[in-house]
Amino acid sequence: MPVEYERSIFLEALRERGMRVTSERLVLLEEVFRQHGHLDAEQLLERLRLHGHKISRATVYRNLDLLVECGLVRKYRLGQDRFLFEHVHRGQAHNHISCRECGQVVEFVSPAIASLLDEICRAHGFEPDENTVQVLGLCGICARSSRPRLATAS
Amino acid sequence: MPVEYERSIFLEALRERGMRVTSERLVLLEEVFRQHGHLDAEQLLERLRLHGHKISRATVYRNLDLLVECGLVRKYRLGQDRFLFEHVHRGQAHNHISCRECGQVVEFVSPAIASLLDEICRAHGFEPDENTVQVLGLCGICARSSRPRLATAS
DNA sequence: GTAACTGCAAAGTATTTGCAACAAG
DNA sequence: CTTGTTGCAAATACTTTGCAGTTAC
Repeated sequence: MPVEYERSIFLEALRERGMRVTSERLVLLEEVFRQHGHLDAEQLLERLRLHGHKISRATVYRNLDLLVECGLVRKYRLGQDRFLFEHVHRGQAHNHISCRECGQVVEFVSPAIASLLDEICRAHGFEPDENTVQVLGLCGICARSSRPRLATAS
Repeated sequence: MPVEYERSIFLEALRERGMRVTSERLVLLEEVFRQHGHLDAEQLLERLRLHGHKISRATVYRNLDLLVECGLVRKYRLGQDRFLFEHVHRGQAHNHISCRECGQVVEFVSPAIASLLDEICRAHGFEPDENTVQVLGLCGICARSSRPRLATAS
């Protein structure tokens, strides 16, 4: 099993809270860590079922939130409509650029930005998470097909 | 009327599209520009009604999107649950830090970050909007009342 | 055994849409 | 008068919740 480390964290977190270790929880953990990238609840559900697991939508939602609680998963609202979930990658802070129009997401890393933001956040009394910058823009495709907006003054 | 400039842009945009100038549209424009800050559709509706205007929720939603289309308003998903709208302030790019927990939003400006991002975005084929950086974190209050997350390795 | 967990279906929430009445041009 | 617009209420889409049956411990 490829997620030993996270699994042990998870088990410990469950124990701490007096929560139970169920097969649904373990299987969801596995699936979330199976690959890199952002997934929504529905996609996760689909994949779980493809891999032959019986699990309900409600359980997926409930336990995704639990994984977020345990610090193993991050929950984003990058698309306009649904939440995206992504497992935490240790020591690999990264940020997101997402397209305002089509929702496509790409990741980037920038220590320079990170430290500038850190400073700014603290100045405002905020505590930034490690990977927390979301840039909105237009991807190449959408940029080409969209009209110009309000003139930015003279 | 304090929004002459935006009003004229709006009227022109409506004309261009063969759309009609209705009192609901004008009144919504006024309200959005009445003050700085982020408002959701519901708040806007409430304020419009407080100011004595009869307007339906559907019309507010429809015309907020229209104002976005016209480049007069920006639509964000800063909170987890609903969209926030903010009128465009000419020449004043700014970014948002929002609290993951309570949704509180503060703004900041950073030319240094802006230019770094510009570079990064272009490298990824994206065209960043002027004000597009959203940082997620915890505000002072929520940070204090929340438990520590996943240890960031040794 | 008992309290937590699951699955189901029903409820919620924010937003969108169909349609008939209304109004701008 | 003609076509866009409004208001209403119903529909959506995603997510959450109540509850009875199931299962971990």
